[in-house]
Amino acid sequence: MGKKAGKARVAKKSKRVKKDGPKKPKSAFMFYSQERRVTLKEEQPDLKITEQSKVIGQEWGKLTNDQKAPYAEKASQDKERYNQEKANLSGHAEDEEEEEKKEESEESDED
DNA sequence: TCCCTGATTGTTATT
DNA sequence: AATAACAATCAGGGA
Repeated sequence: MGKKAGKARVAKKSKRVKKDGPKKPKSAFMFYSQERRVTLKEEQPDLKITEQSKVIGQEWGKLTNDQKAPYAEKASQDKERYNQEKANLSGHAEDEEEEEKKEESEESDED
């Protein structure tokens, strides 16, 4: 562990993370974080966000591929979501001569 | 009031 | 190939 692990995390100069527009797809780690943050909050509600990240990061490293599998799958789905979003953006630039909009309203008797 | 920072890893985009 | 920036989260601090 003391080893530099040969990978000195490239110190990010600035971390500006607040952008508008198409958001990047969430990675498996992100999905794991969302679920873990909730449960972890129940167990240790006093943990700060940054501390949760540390704990989650350590546990994530212990997870096996099988454990990450379900999360990776979600990531794949989100990837497609992003992929379509991108395609949608491109498609939007094209002149849409045919636009089919279908509105299906079900009858709701609730009044 | 609004924007940025911290801490994690993974993915995307850019060069 | 390698590097920069950003994805969720949330509370606090600065302008």
